[in-house]
Amino acid sequence: MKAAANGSDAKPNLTAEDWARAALEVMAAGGLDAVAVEPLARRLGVTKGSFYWHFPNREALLRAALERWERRETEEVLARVGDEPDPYARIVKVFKEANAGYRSGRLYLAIAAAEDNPLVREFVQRVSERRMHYLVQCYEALGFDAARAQHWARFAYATFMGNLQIRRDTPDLMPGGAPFNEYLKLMIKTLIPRSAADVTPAVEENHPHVVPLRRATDGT
Amino acid sequence: MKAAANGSDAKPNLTAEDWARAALEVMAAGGLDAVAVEPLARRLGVTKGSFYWHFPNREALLRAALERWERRETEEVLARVGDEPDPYARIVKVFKEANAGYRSGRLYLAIAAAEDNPLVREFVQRVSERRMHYLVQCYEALGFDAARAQHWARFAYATFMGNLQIRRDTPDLMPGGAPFNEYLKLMIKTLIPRSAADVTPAVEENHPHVVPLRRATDGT
DNA sequence: CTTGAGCCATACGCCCGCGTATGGTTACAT
DNA sequence: ATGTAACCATACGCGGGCGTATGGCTCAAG
Repeated sequence: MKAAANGSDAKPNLTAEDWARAALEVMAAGGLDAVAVEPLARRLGVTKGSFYWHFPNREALLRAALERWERRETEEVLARVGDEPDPYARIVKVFKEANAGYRSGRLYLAIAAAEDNPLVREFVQRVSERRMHYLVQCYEALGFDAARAQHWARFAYATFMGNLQIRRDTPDLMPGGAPFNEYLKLMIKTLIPRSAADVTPAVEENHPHVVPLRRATDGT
Repeated sequence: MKAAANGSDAKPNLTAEDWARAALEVMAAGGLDAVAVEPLARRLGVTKGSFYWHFPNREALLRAALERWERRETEEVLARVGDEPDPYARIVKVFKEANAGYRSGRLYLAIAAAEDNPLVREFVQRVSERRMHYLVQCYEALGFDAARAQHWARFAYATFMGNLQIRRDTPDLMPGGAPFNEYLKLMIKTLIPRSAADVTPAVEENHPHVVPLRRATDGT
């Protein structure tokens, strides 16, 4: 009665990478606090004795897991849309990919929820700033000056993050299939102006926005 | 050595409301797991003996705190923009208010992060769906049909939620002062078309979006 | 003055996760 | 065969949060 005692097939020999991967899995499901040594050991079909051979303590595991996360996060994004020459198509691509893959988004939300942990905060900031910086470059490539590119990039990134949140918290509010494609098309059309000239002059005017012009409060 | 033993001035008599309020405070700071009986008691300058007089167990406290949250959340929003007749100005108002008050947003993120708890999930869904429904009504009042109002409302709500997340995770990416007002103006102008006629026909055309039209990949 | 209810402190047992100490098993080298 | 290193199990103490039992204090009603 030694091997294959647990539900998972219980590899004969574990590596630090296995622990880090498992840590990310439970983190996506139950948050940072779910990364506990003993439950993880049970999940992997071993005991703590194994863990404390590969890692000095729990924080080391967190660090390894976050490093793995950061690495996969950045290299995946760049690998998926890095070779796209057209900036417009680049944003479209990253937006679609981001809204399609739900697992990585869930993981981000779970990790970012533990912003009180300084270690987590450090990693989350790096990942977020890298993503934003990429988007800013895309918008600058579309012809926007630095300030407006910042605004549009932040706008698009916020929308993406909010969609993640909606999907997680109220999945019935996020449609699937054809309606979702309409929704995606609307966001793309709105968030990615074809050229900077389409929106740049209008922002400068500073006209009052609160002119009531339709007042159709009671539908129909 | 009886009263005023703690940092906070330690009211002579506590009420269940006091516990619920304190629970929400620590929840905003440290998440759901931070709502622990004994630390809360220390924070309030009493011991567990007090708590288990007002509540049967920890879950009852969570329920009370979430009910308080839901109540304040809905009545505050409605009180701030309920009397605005113009739907356009209504969305602008709720958007500005939402982006201004950071505390309530932080609290939402903290609560929603514990979506595994079924009790929390129930409350979060109600609050979120109520907000979305309000926005949908606003967009319908602008002249949108049901489907498009859904899309625009979800779009705006997602953007708002994402801004919250950005503020919490990477505050240096969220500007303050004049740049923030520009950013806000951009979002408002983009997310709230003056009338449905401004955008409705264009969405229907189904033209290919990926026409490269500027290809200014190398800035300058 | 006594009584009882409201409110809280103290003390206990329980569970569970962290970290350590130590011993056991496998595989490979010499 | 024997030593050695990799890998893991077992057992322990500790901390800390949950829930309970019980007793003490206060204040108003009678």
